[in-house]
Amino acid sequence: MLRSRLRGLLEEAAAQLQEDGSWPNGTLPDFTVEIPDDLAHGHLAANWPLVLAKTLRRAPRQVADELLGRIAPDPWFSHLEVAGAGFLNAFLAPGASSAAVLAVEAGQDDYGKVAPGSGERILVEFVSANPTGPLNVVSARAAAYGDALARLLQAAGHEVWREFYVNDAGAQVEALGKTVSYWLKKGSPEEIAFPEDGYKGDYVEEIAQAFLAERGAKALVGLDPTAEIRALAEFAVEMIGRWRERDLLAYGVRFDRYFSEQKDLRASGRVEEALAELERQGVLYSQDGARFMRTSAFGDDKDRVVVKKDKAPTYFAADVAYHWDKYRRGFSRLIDVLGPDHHGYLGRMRAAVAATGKPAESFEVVLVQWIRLLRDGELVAMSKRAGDFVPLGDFLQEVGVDSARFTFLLRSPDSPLDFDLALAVRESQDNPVYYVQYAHARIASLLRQVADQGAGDLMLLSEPEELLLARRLLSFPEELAHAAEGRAPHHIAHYAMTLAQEFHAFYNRHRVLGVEPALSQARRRLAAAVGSVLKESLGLLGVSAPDRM
RNA sequence: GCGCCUAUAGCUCAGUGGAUAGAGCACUGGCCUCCGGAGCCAGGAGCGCAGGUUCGAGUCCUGCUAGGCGCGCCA
Repeated sequence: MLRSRLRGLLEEAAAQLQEDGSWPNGTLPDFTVEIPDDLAHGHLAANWPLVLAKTLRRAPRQVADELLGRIAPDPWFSHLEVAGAGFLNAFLAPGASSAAVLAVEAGQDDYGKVAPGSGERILVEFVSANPTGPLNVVSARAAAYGDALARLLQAAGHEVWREFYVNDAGAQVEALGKTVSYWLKKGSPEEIAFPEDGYKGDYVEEIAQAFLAERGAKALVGLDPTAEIRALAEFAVEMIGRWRERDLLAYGVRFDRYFSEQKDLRASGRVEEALAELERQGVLYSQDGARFMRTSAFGDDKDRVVVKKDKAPTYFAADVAYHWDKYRRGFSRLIDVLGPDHHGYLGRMRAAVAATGKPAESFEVVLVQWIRLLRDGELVAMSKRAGDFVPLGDFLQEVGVDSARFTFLLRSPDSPLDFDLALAVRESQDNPVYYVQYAHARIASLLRQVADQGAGDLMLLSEPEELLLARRLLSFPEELAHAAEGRAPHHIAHYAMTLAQEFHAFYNRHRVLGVEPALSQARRRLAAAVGSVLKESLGLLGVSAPDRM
C-alpha cells in the first residue's frame, strides 16, 4: 500500500520516459522500496536509479534526475529528492496521514487483511509432541509459532487448518504402559522392576492412581500381560491428551483436529491404502525380506524401508500415509512445524510427497529451533524419559501467557533461543509485550476521555511524529503480507513494537485534548487507528490487547 | 565422516544486496501544574576468521573456527 504507491509513481515516470524514447523499451530491472532507519533518508527510499544505471548505461544520479522530472505530483508525498549514490528519497505529506486514518477506519478490525477464500487451503501441523508425557516448555515455542503462523496465513486470505499428530502407536507408548503397570504393582506381591525404557516423571504415578480411582484394580483381572499393558497405555495416553488440551487451551491454542496415528491411520487402514498407492506409482520393491520405497529417486540419500521384515509398517510408512491423507483431504499446501531433531527426516519426506505425485513445493517444513532452558545460568536438562522437564502449565503460571508468547514470537524460528527461567520470571514485568500493551491501554484510556465531536480535519496531521505514524500504519498491509509470505510472525511482533514506540513518542510530544477542535478530532482518529492496528497485530500473535492494565 | 541451523552491543535478539547496522533489558544523565511515568529524550559499546561475487555484502558464494541438532527394518 505504502511502498506500492511510490513504486507506482516511479513506474509511471519510467513508462513515460520509455514512451518518448528517452529510455529503451523492454522490461526494466526490479528494485526495492524500503523504510530507512534514518529520517534524513526520507520516509521511503527507492534504489531504482542504482539498479537502472547499468541497464541504461548512465550515472545513477542522472537516472534519478530523469525519473524525478517525470514524477507526477501525489497527495501522499510532499517531495522526492535524489540523495547519496543515487537513491530516490520520498517524504510524506498530510495526504498520507489522512489516507492512513481513513484506510484503517475503512478496514474496521480487518485492515490489511486479505479476504478469506482468495488463497490456498493450507494444513499447518505443529507441536505434535509425543503423547507420553505432559507438554513441556519446549513445545511452548512451537505452539506459539504454529498458532501465530496459522493466524497470519488466515489474515493473508488462506483457509487454514491446525492439526496435531498424536504419535500414539509403537514402542514408546508401550513403554509408557509398562511404567504405569510398575506403579500399580509397586508395594504389592507382584511388584516388578522399573522398566528399562520407562518414564521417570511423577506424572506416571499420578496416572496409575487415577486408573485405580476411575477403573479399579479389577479392570485388569483376567488380562494377559500384553493386553494389560495396552489397556494401561491407552488410559495413560487419553489422560495425557486431556492435560495436553487443557494446557494448550490455556495457552490460547486450539487445534482443529488431533490426528491419532493409532486410530486415524493404522486402525482405519490408511497405511495400507497409502502403500497401495505407492505400489501403483511403482516406487516400492522388495529386498532382504523387507519392502523398500525408492526415495532416492526423488532426492533422498538412500531408499527407505516402509514394511519391515516382520511385515509391520515402519513409522515412516505411517508418516507417508499421514501426509498422503492430508492431500487427499483437499489441502493444496502442507506446512509441518518441526523440531530440529526431525531435519534428518526431511529428505525422505519430501521424496515421499514427490513419489505420490504431489508438487514438491507444496510441502513446506519449518524447523523451529530448540530453546535452551537455563535456570540462573545453569543448563536444565530436558528429557521426558528422565522425567526432567518443566511442564507447560507451570511455566505459563510463572511467566504468563502473553509474556511467554511474545517472547517466543519476537524471535525468528530458526534462531536457537536461550531462555533463563529464573530471569524470565524475574523479568516478566519488563517483557516488551507490556510496552505494546501499554500503548494500547493508553489509547483506550485516551478514547474514553476525548469525546467524538466530529471528523476533524485529517489534513492537519502534519507534525513529524504524525507522519511517522501514518507511514507505519500505511505499511501494515505490506508488512502482514511479507510476514505471511516468509512464514515469519516475528516480523509482526517487531512491527507492533515499532508502532507502539512511535505512538509513545507522538503522545509525549503532542496533545490530543486541549488543542483546536479540528486538530483534536483528527488526532483522536489517528490514535484510534493506531490502537486498532496494535490490537490487530497482537491478535495475530495470540496476545491480548487490554484496554486497562 | 556427511547433512541442517546458528555466530551481530554487557545480556536476549531484529535486520526483503544499499546510505552513519537497530530494538528490548542492563547502566548513566535529563523530562509531568496538563490526555496513563509500565512512558519520553539523550549517552557508550557490536556484524566469529579469511577469501570471492557486486557500483555496493551483516545479508549471496567458498573455506575455516565455535556451538546446537540429526544421520536405524526406533518412534
